[in-house]
Amino acid sequence: MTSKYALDREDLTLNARLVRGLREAILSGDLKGGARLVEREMTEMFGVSRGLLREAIQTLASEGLITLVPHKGPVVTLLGREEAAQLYRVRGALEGLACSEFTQRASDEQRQELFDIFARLEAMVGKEEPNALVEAKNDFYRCLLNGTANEVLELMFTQLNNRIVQLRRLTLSASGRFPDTLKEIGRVVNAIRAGDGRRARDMAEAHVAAAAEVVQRRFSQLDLDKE
Amino acid sequence: MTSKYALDREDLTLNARLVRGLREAILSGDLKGGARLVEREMTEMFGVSRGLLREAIQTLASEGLITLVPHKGPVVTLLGREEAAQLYRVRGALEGLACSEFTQRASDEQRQELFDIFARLEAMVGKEEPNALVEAKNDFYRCLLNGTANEVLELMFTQLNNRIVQLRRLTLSASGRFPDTLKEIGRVVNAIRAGDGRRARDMAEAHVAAAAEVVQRRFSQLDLDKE
DNA sequence: ATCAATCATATTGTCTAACAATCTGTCAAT
DNA sequence: ATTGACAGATTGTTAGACAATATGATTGAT
Repeated sequence: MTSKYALDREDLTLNARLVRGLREAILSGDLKGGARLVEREMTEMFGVSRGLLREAIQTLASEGLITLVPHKGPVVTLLGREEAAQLYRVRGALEGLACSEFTQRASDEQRQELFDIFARLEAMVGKEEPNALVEAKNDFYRCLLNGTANEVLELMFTQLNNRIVQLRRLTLSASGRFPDTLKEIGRVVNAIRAGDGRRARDMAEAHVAAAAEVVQRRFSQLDLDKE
Repeated sequence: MTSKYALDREDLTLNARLVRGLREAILSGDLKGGARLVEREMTEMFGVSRGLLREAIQTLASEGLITLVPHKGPVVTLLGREEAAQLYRVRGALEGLACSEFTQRASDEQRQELFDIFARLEAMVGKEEPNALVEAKNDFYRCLLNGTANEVLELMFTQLNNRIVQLRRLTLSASGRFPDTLKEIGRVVNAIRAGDGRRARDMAEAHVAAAAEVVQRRFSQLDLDKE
């Protein structure tokens, strides 16, 4: 029996806040891919003890945001082209599932909210507001995942997406693709509107595959292959 | 250039071994779902310091095997029927992807190995050897994932499956279903043999859905719903 | 000048000890 | 039976220490 008035105990522990802070620092690009995370510097940066810091690092490592190199220290995970391709393929499967589940399970309100957010996205075509765009996209996915009523999926998709965020710098510069993106997402939304979960899923997978291709092309163009 | 004689540095840190040990203890059922993990007891059990233990617990918590309850301590995650259903739906998507990728990417040797393992499974029908059966199934999935050449998928699927392992007690008792299971997997294998990735995927999803249903029925029968 | 062995230093891996904050169960008072 | 206070246990967090390992500089030999 969870009361409506129950206090939020989640963030009470310093540990949880530290994990959030560190994750935020990575996702925001403040700590860039490849950066070494020296314990002494990090403890000063966050004002916590070494023990706590190490606990947080373990957590983010198992989320894939940090790579642990024994005796050398943790490093912000840097994505290579092959790893990026793999991430996108898994993402296709999860996003496809999300669309299919949303179609079956979402409430009318959630459905409506999704359509509204999509309209907001459509209104942005032509304008140059990368921040608003990123936010609207985030809203879209948040709404989509919410409507799946599947917390496991929500968690896994979020974690996967967090790892992909690092590539945003690559995709942003190719933002001329936005009209195409919109068309692809539009097909997903239409399928959801029609109640056709299977098609929504297929369209979502196609969309992710297209995005993955853009990333691969950027890798080639910039010759970003690592050792 | 990795030498054949390179020492295994993976397990060198006590930390890594502790994580493995603790995970093993949970997966094996030695630490059952719902069990409290009191720090003092655990440090004695594994012979490590409190700090290390807490790091390991953070790791397993973010894998979902352990649930952290602030100020009360960690608990071995106990699956309810709803969560089980969600896990299986995600698993369907991932297993489907794995089959599809295997069809496209696996080498001839990997393909052959998969067929051999399946033959081993077929030979087990009728016999009562739960241990050998579990092992053969594990081999099957290990081979399947290997052939996908997708480490991200491998990792996510493994983590997801680890969480599901806890339900094995429910599915084992319903082992009269083995012939059906075999038939379902057989359809997957046939599709792979025919090079039809799409069908392999569909069959895999059907198989997982069937397994999920069994679990749901067991939940109903045993009336295992939690608060 | 180049290469290899050596050594000093920084950093990680791990442990112990301590104390504050929080939970849990007990016992007394009403 | 309910409330409240109290004691013990457990978690949350910090600090300090030392061993093992990595890194970069120095030295020595060729």
